[in-house]
Amino acid sequence: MVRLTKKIEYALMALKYISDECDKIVTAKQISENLNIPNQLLAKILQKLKKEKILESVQGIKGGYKLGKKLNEISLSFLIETIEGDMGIVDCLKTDRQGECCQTDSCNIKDPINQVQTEIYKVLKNKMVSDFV
Amino acid sequence: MVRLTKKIEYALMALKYISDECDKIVTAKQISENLNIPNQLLAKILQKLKKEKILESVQGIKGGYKLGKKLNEISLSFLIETIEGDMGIVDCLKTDRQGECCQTDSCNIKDPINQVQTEIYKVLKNKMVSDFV
DNA sequence: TTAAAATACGACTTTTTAGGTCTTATTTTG
DNA sequence: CAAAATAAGACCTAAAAAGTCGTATTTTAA
Ligand code: SF4
Ligand code: SF4
Repeated sequence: MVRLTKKIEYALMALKYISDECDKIVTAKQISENLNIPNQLLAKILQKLKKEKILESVQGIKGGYKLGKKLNEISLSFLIETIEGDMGIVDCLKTDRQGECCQTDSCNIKDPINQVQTEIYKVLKNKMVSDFV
Repeated sequence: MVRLTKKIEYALMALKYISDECDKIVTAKQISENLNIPNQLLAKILQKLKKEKILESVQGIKGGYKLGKKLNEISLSFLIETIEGDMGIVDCLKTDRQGECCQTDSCNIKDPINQVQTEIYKVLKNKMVSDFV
């Protein structure tokens, strides 16, 4: 299943929304209502984006989020890693589950699989969030 | 989650195995034991490959499988579609679930998402099973 | 002609992940 | 101090991936 998760889509939609409000500070609620995204879920996504400085946040009643980086500096691969953790199209290429594959010994396709991953990542690395705006 | 499923990996491993046995007929059991793949699961994967003529099968006690196509004629994208059905990196791009996305109306990233899909597919379409051997 | 060993098929169960919710704390403004 | 926002983590639910079971059918050879 080569798919983008909803979280990634929500992040992209939100970043585009925030970008459109150029420098005004926007709340999670405002975004979730306008884009029809579950509020709490979006909130947690935005928090992750903040941790990686993709967004800056202001707490308190007048608070909200604004961009912390330029959209053309955020690659899709970085966004995915920010939200989902280290990538890896198969078990043996995920840092957090090396050795979990029962086929490691009998596996006869490790190297070419690695190549596929490299090529897919190249696409994701060259695709910037600014391409979504 | 940009990942290959186990089924896809099993299919690739099996195809490589069969290819190595050049024209000898091999049984599902033989493959599953040599590659350490769950037998019944592999059996069903091989059946799907047969339906798309990637493999040819012989029933009965002396039966088994052999290649039905040359490995350099089978793209990774075709293999994925054979096993998992029509691809689509997001709901609105999957033929079997158009209209299931609650954000279709508010969505502001449809076109660029489509582009990402095109680029990923290009990779999968140009990658042939022969590249795994 | 029948037992054995293979493919063929569909229903089912289990495990894992994605998607979403709830609760509580903290921060900041008016 | 109340209201409205972010922050954080536990929790629940639904869907998908991974694997199993049961049974039918096909073919060979004793
Ligand atoms: S089957 Fe091979 S390629 Fe796939 S995860 Fe296991 S070792 Fe890696
Ligand atoms: S959010 Fe937009 S891109 Fe994603 S599935 Fe819905 S309509 Fe398609």
